[in-house]
Amino acid sequence: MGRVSKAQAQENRKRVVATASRMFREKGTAVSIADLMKAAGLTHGGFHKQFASKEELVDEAIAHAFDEQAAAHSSAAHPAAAIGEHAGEHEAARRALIEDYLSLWHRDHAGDGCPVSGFAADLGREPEQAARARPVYVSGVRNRAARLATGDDDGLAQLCTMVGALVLARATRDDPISEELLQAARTALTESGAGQGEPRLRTR
Amino acid sequence: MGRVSKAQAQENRKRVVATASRMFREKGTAVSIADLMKAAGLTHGGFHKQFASKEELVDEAIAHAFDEQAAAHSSAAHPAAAIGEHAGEHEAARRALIEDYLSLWHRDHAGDGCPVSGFAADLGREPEQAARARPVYVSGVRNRAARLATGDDDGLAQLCTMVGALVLARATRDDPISEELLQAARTALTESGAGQGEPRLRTR
DNA sequence: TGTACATCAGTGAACGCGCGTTCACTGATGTAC
DNA sequence: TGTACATCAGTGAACGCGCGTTCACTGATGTAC
Repeated sequence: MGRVSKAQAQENRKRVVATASRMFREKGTAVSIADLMKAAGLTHGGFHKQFASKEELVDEAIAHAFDEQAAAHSSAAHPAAAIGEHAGEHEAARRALIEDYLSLWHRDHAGDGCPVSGFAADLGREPEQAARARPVYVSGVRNRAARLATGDDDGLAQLCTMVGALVLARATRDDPISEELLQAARTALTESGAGQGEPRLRTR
Repeated sequence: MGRVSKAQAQENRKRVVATASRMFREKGTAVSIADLMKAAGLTHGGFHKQFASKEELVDEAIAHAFDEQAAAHSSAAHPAAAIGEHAGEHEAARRALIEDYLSLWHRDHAGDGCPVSGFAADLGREPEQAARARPVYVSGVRNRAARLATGDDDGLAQLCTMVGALVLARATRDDPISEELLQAARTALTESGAGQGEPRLRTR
């Protein structure tokens, strides 16, 4: 109650965005403002003091999710991968990304997971929102593909495999096929002549 | 207005299920009963004369989508593929499936498209609905994987690639990357030594 | 540095609206004779 | 085969509820002197 310091207000606003970023990835952008504000420890009445509309929050929440992940992986530190320098490092990072992405933890924690798969459903069905989020979302896609890329592959198809596996694993969570899908994708993406140079996408 | 013949009523009911099956795939199961009934040429008031609840309709609509597709492709007619008979036929069907699946038409007509990708988003976020739809959905996944399978691959990873490509292409519909994703997946799934026997998943 | 006052982040009730569902009603269908 | 009547698919208004948004109010913060 009562007024709150500017610093506190700013902190509260950031917490709402972070909370929304998680809840929207987990349950979709249809999550209500009341639920969201409650989860952030506030009441719904103050929402429009900080955000002009729910749309604005959704936009910020999507951008926040990508920023967060970019910071966590600081892929900007490895732009040399495409050039060929530190190729071993790039390959190790690529394997780590694949293992993390196709893990049960990632399947079961969409809220803390990849925004490319977390927001794909909503963007596929709400064209206007997709239009607003497009630059951020597309660069997120290209960024992740680049981390999967190998010498002769741009990583787009590999990203499709990972996103598809995650989406399908989440849709079939309580069935054995869920883990089979993750495992099949993992195998397809990492099995290769590890000793013969270029990693390849292979069947089985 | 007034009563309607039993045959007409049954036909109306089927039309509602078919309409729901399309609209749910296209816009999600959050589509309202009023919109749905209007699209089927009826008013919303009569809905509960035919369905106990919206849940019941969603369940039937999902099942209907899979039945429809199963009928269209009558994959039951080609169970011999796994055995090795008609391997050439199977491979031709596999290629046709890949081309159809990764087409712009499929990206832009989710309502008439594959229910595996059409319902993945809703099932991933509504556990109780996923539980009810599980048998139908999982057998749909296995069925499609089987149609992609080659001699040494069960097709699960290939299905992940296709579903991921479609989901991402739909989320990025107005950006050039949308077609790039479909193309990358198509290439990964079909490029191979076409003349050297087994088709393989390859990068680029 | 104190003191008086304006500011405004956050609260909780209320707004119109659309949702799934219910219900009194209609009148052609289906049935009993 | 007719005729009288019960049935019930479909209509349209209404229900409670939750949504995004608005608003009068509170009272600590920030500012002017």
